[in-house]
Amino acid sequence: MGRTGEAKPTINDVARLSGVSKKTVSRVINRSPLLNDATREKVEAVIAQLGYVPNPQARALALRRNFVLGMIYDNPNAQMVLNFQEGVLDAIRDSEYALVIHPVDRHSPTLFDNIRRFIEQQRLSGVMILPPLSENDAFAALFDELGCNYVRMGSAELADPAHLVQSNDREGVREAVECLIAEGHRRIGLVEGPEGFRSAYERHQGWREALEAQGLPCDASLIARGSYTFETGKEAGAALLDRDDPPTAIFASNDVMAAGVVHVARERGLDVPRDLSVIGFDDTAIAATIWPPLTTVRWPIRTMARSAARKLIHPEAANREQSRFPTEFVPRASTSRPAQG
Amino acid sequence: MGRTGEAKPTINDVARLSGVSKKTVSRVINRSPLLNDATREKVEAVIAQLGYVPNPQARALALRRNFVLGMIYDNPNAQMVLNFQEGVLDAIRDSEYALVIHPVDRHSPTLFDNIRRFIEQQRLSGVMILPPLSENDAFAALFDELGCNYVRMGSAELADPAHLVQSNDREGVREAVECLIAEGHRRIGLVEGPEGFRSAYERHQGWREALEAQGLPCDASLIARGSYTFETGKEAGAALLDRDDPPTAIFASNDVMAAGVVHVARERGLDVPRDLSVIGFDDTAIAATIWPPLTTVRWPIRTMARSAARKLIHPEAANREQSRFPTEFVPRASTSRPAQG
DNA sequence: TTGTAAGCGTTATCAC
DNA sequence: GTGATAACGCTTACAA
Repeated sequence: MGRTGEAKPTINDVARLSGVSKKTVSRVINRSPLLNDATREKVEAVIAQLGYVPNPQARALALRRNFVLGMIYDNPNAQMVLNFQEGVLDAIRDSEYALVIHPVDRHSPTLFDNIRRFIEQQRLSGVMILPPLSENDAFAALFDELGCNYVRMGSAELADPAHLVQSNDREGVREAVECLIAEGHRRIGLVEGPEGFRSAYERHQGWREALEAQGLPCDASLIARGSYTFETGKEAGAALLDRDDPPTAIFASNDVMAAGVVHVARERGLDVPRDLSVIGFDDTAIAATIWPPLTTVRWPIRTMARSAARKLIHPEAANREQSRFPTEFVPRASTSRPAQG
Repeated sequence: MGRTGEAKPTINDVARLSGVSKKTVSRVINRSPLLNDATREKVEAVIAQLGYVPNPQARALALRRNFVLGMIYDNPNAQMVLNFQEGVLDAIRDSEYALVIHPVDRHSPTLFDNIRRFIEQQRLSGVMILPPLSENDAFAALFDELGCNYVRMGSAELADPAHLVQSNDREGVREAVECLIAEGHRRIGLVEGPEGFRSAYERHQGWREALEAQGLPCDASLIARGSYTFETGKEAGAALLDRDDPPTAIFASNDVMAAGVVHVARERGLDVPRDLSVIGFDDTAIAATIWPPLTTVRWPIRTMARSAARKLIHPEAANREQSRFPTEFVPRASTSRPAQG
């Protein structure tokens, strides 16, 4: 059964050997309810004996529908992308769906054509798009135009629930910064993410809301911008620490930049958390890996991915599938009361 | 062209509008050489006007061949998996191929059936399998049985060149450990990878060969085992540092475990590299991210992935495609001469 | 409950 | 060079 070179058995082989029509075999495959139990068992026996597996290309052709989900992303954060992939795989495990991935360069001048070609060629059932690409409404319009179902992943409301999985980054950050304030910090810096990222904006707002609620300063001298990379985290951290009145705590908009801040603090002879408290965002592997272990806000990527995939697989129930996912504060060892408390 | 709800144009539409048969259109699509230039141009004009894209499912059905590459892995290292994915995408960009991914749990009792189902269902052109799964000959046998082309990725010779991309981990590690010896280290520890991983074995051997060539000790008291994770790196590092005569340098079989060693050294009040030199393997993002920046050995994953994909896309030229890929020593700041020279 | 005929969109065969 | 015709493996009418 199934040795090299042997042609794979088809529905016709099954039909012939079990003495029924191919339509009946088709009914067995598709679990049609109106089927004699005896017939079903007979056909199933032959299927097992032959090791028959329906050809998904033929199915796709007949059904005018391809059981393939696509994933489009351009993200510097490997762990986040992989977590998302695994969430999708959780959802399609033991189903006939497959996941095809499509990393792109968001700065490429041919990005739109590239994505259009991808969708048109593969005739996907649906596509999931990750931030920051997901924040661009033009892509949603493109998917609509191509008649391709989609789910956007975002850090805030981006679309109606059927086409969205969303985390509450703003609240998560607000809560984290409130913890710093509760510990006694008064000058709390922000290393914000790159311009044009909704996640960067939301996390900035979370920081701002926490400070403003307590009447604490949140002026420009407490803000430095990075681009979600380690190097820019270092640069932004350095800019904040070199100010005349440096912050006693810094919230960085992702873990990698927080690691950069920790790094540059150490270069300046500062001890984290004694001389500087640091909080990140994501709770990717790096958070537990660096020294000291990083206090952060967990982003429930895998869960979001699972729901995104399920929205595409069951479009009729997409609205009932969860769309909003709370973040979670993860206290570790990179924060403490300020030294001159 | 292509608005929602509109049926996609088919080869029949193109044939009708250009006044030729569908076979002629098919010839245009497939760049058949025996075609009148005038006819070709006429058909191409209609194709462009209609925005016609051939249906890959129908193609796959007619050709009995699916233009899809698969990737099977179970690896704790996110960056390595993602690098591999991007290498594959480099190779299939602007082609009709797509990449479907299939993460698995190598400890699952149903692993074999799972992979078999994946291959049989998707009817892949070929599949790439990553370590440690790639080191299991039984999978190669399974792919042969299923008539599915494959390429194994490994840290040593695993198969003939047509089915293999391979790095020279042993030499890379030997070179790195030789650098430690040249700096004056005499007791050099090894945090080795998990049992059953070929990469772990090869890196172990590289360490051993470097030491033995200089007549230095490489007994069991200098070896601790981890499982390529941060936590086990910490445990193994602690085991080595708690010995009566601890090593002045440690080679860890991957970057994540090296980060664990650095972590635990710091917990014991040791300065890296002053009191302990550390070298990792991989050169993933974490190497440049931790403090101090980690000296390591770069593993050319992306390049290997590119070649792996090309071997599957052009099986007839698979032997001419590169199969062996050298690692590269990447000196950073986690090594120095030993304190008590 | 089961079977027949037609069709999904493409390519291969073999005439012309 | 080009075009009928029959596959490819499956599903959806519609009948029986």
